[in-house]
Amino acid sequence: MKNDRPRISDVARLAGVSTATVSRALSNPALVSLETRAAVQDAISATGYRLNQAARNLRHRRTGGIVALVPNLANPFFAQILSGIASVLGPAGYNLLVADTRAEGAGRLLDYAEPSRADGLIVLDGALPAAALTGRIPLVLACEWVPGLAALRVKIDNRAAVALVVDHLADLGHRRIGHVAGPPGNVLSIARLGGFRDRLAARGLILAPDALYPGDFSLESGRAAAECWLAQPVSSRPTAIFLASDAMACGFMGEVRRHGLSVPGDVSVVGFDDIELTGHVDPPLTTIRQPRLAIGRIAAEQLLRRIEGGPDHSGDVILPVELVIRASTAPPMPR
Amino acid sequence: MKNDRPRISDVARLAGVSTATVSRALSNPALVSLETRAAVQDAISATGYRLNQAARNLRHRRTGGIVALVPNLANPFFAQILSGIASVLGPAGYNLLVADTRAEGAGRLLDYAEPSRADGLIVLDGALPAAALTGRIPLVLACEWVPGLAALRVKIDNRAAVALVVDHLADLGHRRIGHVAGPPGNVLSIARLGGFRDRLAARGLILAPDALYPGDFSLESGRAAAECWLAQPVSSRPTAIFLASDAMACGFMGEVRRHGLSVPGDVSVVGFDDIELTGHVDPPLTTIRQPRLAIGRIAAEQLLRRIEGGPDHSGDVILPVELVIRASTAPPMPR
DNA sequence: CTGAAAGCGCTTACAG
DNA sequence: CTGAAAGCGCTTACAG
Repeated sequence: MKNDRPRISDVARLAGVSTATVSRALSNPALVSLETRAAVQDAISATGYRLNQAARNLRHRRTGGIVALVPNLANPFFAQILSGIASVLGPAGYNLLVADTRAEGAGRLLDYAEPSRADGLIVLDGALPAAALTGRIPLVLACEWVPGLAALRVKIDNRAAVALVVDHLADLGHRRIGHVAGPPGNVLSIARLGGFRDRLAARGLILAPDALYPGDFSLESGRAAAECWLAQPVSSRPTAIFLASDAMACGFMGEVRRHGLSVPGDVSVVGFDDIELTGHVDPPLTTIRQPRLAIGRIAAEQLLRRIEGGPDHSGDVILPVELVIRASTAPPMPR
Repeated sequence: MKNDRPRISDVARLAGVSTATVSRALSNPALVSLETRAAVQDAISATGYRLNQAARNLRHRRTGGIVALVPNLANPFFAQILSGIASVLGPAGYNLLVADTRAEGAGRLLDYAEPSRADGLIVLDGALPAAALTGRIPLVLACEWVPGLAALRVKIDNRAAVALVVDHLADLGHRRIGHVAGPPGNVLSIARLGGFRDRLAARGLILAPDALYPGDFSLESGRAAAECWLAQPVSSRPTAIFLASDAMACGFMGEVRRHGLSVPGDVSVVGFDDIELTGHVDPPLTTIRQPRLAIGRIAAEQLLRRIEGGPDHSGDVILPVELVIRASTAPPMPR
C-alpha cells in the first residue's frame, strides 16, 4: 500500500511557503507572520496533515519515551505505581513503555537503556545488574533499588515502617512475634527483616529461628507459611506474625481460618503495602500503607526533571508510610 | 553535552568500507563477504557501536511500538492482560506502550492511533469513540469491544459464562437471584445483564426490579450493593447474588459478614473474573474464570499477524471460560 | 560483493 | 519574517 499520508512538504507546496516555514508555524508560531500562519493552517486542514513524531524525535535526538522496568507485570502491586507514572508522563508528552524484567531475556534489558530506545528509565526491580544500568540514560529507582547503582531513589523507609509494626505488636503484649520474609536476596526483604530484628532487639525481644518463615511476596507463599506455623506446638509458636506483603498476609489468614483457628484470636497478623483488598478481607488486615500512586508520580517527575536538565537532586526521596490498624491484630490470648 | 555515540559512519571509516556495507553486515550479513563482515565486527567492537533503532524505524516507516489502551491502569484486572501482551511483544521485537484512557485527555488518545506513534493498537476500553479509531493503524479489541468498530475481537462469551452461573444457582434451588451490574453503558455490563435475564427466563425465573443493584466493578460498589441488600426484608430479598466482577463480590461478602450474616448461609455469592484473590477470601468465591493471560497473549499475536501482513482473519476469537465452584454458593436456607 | 546517492520526515543555524 | 541547505542516523534500489 502506498504511503499517502501528507508530509510537511505537501503542506508547504499548498501554502506556497517553504518546509522550514511550515515547521516553524508548527513548533514556534511566534516566528511566523500572522498571514503566513493562516495560510499554513489552511493547508494543514486541507491536506489533513499530522506531524510525524518519529521524524521530529530523530531530529531532536530524543525518543519521547520513558521505560518502566517492572519485575512482574502480572503483580497487581505495580498497577497503581504504573498508574501514577502514566499520570505524569502523558501530560508531559512522553510515552510510557513497560517491560517485564522477568519475562524479557537478560540481553534485551540492556537495549532498554539505549538512548535510541528511551529518554529515561524508571527501575522498579532491585535485582537487575548495576553494571547494565550504569552510565547510560537517566534513571530513577522506585520502591526497590539496585545495590551499587548511584541514582535517585524514590522509596519509603522500610526499616522505620517495620518499627511501627513491631511497636504495635509489642504494645499489644506480644512477646513471640514471627516474620514471613520476602524473596531471598531482594532488597526489600533484607531491609524489612533487618529492621524487624533491630526493633525487636530495641524492645528486648528476639526473633527465634523457628519464627522466621520463608516467603516470596505471593499469596501462595503466605499460605505455605501458615502450614508451617500450624504445625508448630501451640505453646511455642508465635502469637503474632508480620508478613512482608499483604498478598502473603491474605494467604496466611485464609489458611489459618480454613483450619478452624481465628485471627486475631489465635494469631495476630500484620501485612505490608495496603493493597485495596486489605480493608475488605475478613478480618480487615492491619498493615503498612505505602503510597504507591505517589511513588509512581514522584519517580516520573524526578526523572523528567533530570532529563530536562534540571539540577541533579541526588539523594533519596523518602515517602511517608502509615500503620493502618484494623481488626487482624489484638492482644495475645492468655494461655 | 556532546553526542559522542558512534554512528554507522564511524564504524565504516574504521573498517574501511561504506556505510551501506556496515548496514548490510548488520541487517543482512549474507550479503557481505566473510572477510568484510569480520572487519566490520572488529570496528563495531572497537567503537562500541550500537544501532540507533529510531533511525532505522524512521527509514522503515515503522515505530516498533504497540499501544495498549487501558481503561484504568490502577485496576489489577489489567495487570495480567498486560503481562500476556508483553510476553508476546518483547520476543517479537516490539515495545509495549501503555496509556490510561481515563487519565489521558480525549484529544491525546487520537495521537495514539497515529502511524508515527505506534504500529498497532490493542484496545481494552469499549467506551472509546469508534470514529477516533476507524481507518487508522491496525488494531484488535480485547475483553471489551467498541460498538460500531469493525475489528478483530479477542474475548470470552459473556452470555454463555453468565448462563453457567444461573444454571449453577438454579440447580442449587435458588429462585430469587439478584444481580449487581457493572458500570452503566459498559459493553460487558450489558452483555452480562442481558445474558443473566435471558438465562433466568430460560429457567422459568425472572429478575425482580429490586434484585438488580447498580455497580461499577469496584470493591466499594459491591460493598454498597450489600447495604441495599441488607436493607431489604429477609423474606423477599434474593437468596443468591451474581456480581459482574470479583472485586464487587469481595466487597459484597465483606459487608454482609461485617453485619454478622454468613455466606453462603444467608446468601450465596458468585463473582466474575477469577482474580488471584478469590481462592483465598473467606469463603473462597465461586466465580467465572477468565483466561486473562491468554487474552493478552492472543490479542498481541493477532495484532502482529495483521501488522506483518498476514491474512485478515476477521471474526472474533472467543476464549473458553470455566465456572469455578468454591464455597460461597450453597442451596438456599429453608425459611 | 560493494559503493555513491537518495531518501525516511522532520528541524534549525545561517543568510538574506 | 522567510528560504535553501545541511543533517538526525539509518537503509536500499541502482549501478558496477
